Amino acid sequence: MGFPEDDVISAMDRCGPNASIPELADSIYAAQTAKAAGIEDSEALRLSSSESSYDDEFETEPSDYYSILPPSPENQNWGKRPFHEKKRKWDELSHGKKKRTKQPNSIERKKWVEKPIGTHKKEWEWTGEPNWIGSNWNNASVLRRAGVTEPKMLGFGIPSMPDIVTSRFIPETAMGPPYFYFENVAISKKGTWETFSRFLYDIEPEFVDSKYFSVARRKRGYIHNLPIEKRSPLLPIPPLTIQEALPFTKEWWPSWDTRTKLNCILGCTGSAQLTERIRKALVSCNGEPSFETQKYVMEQCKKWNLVWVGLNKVAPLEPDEIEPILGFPKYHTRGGGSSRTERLRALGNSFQVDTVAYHLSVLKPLFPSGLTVFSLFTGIGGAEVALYRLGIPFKAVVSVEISEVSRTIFRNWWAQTNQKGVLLEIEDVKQLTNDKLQHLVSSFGGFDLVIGGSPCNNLSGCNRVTRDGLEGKHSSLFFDYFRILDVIKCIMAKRSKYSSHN
DNA sequence: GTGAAGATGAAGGCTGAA
DNA sequence: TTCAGCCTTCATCTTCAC
Repeated sequence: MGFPEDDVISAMDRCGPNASIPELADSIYAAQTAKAAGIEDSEALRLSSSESSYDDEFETEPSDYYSILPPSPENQNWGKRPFHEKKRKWDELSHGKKKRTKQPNSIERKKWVEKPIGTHKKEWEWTGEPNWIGSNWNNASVLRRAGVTEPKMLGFGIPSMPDIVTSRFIPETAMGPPYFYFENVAISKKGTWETFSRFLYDIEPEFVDSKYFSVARRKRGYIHNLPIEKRSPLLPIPPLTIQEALPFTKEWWPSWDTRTKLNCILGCTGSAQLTERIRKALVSCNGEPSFETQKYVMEQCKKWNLVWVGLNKVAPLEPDEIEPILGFPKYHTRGGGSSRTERLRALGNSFQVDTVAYHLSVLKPLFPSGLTVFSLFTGIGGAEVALYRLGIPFKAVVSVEISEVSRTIFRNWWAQTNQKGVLLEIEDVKQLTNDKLQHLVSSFGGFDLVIGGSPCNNLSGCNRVTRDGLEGKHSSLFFDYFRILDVIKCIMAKRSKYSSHN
């Protein structure tokens, strides 16, 4: 995360051996902020590591001050005070004033629960208040109380229902420049998204299932400070059912396979041995398969996203078929020495372009002459493809991606599409020290958009071995996303202040 | 030695009934 | 409101073929 070793050791001393990475990061951040504000380390140490000292100051606040939903076993985390508030306290101390985000009172929270979700915007429109519509915090019982029979991950709106949420509150500290956009898996270890939100300036996440944008499900959360009004989808609207997206399967699709959507496209695929087992099981039935056989085949087909390519013959999707489903041009990942396995892995880790483009579409009228983009964890360039398909030109892209395969794919796309802007490639986020970031901001004149989805390896439900949450080896890189974004914001704010004085 | 294929559950959310 | 059963999931590790 780029913290000096001494600061880390001090934080470990303060927080104890069992402290989580977020706790340590907060403690380091608080100490650094205090130091910058000229406050004695001893006081910083006391306030950053002592929950009681914080509570004393806000003792008049209700215990569920930060709760969005009513107290329940499902939302207990929201009764806890965010780490980010501790960090903010040091901002307040250094500036001599408090900055508090207005939170809904008990009557407003009750109103949220009682109003039907997804009926009409005016019925549950909030003026500057958090709104967790479509989030994975919406447990089934809360939704049923609210009159929702089928939980949906609609975010702040989808092309067919654009007015689900028409306004939302963005804390002053979160406002740009630059705009930023963060993405990760929606369903992960408990508390993960609370941490994401806490670090990313307490912005309300937007949870969207890409099944509304494509044939495949893809439940993802997004935190950004972009406007949410007047979004527009990419055209043409991609096919939304399996048989529209993969018409060659129609001929062989059995009536008892009722799927119309694909499940999430992952980084690995079903094996040839599995499809052969399925074929033999079906052939042995001599006609209509038994209920048990149907059940077995359906389980495997759903698990591995298998489609019908012949009589009794199922097969996994090939990279060339996945690319358009995810919104990439066909053969986007082909060539450049990448194997089928590498292509599948790269695609499984990428954005769903149509979904992201819908959110980014608001940038087009704001930046008619083009964008300067800081792209973290670029992968195969999902964000850049989305912006390109929206018709937004690039002034420059600083791309950070550790995978050589992904870098090659992205570089080839950049050349193939005759991009006129500057492309600067950086391999590792760890290389981005404060000095380096200062240099980049100066060189490019600041950035309009900081975008990226940090690795989800340790968050994904697919991971059976190292599902360690945000403390995992890969997923802890989220803190680098935050670090880099925060440094860029600070540098740009200073530049803006300096230029306005002159 | 290298890369591809195959085998490996559990966590968290959803659903429906009591 | 609770709970049991069901469904889904940006992966990792070992084995095997070359």
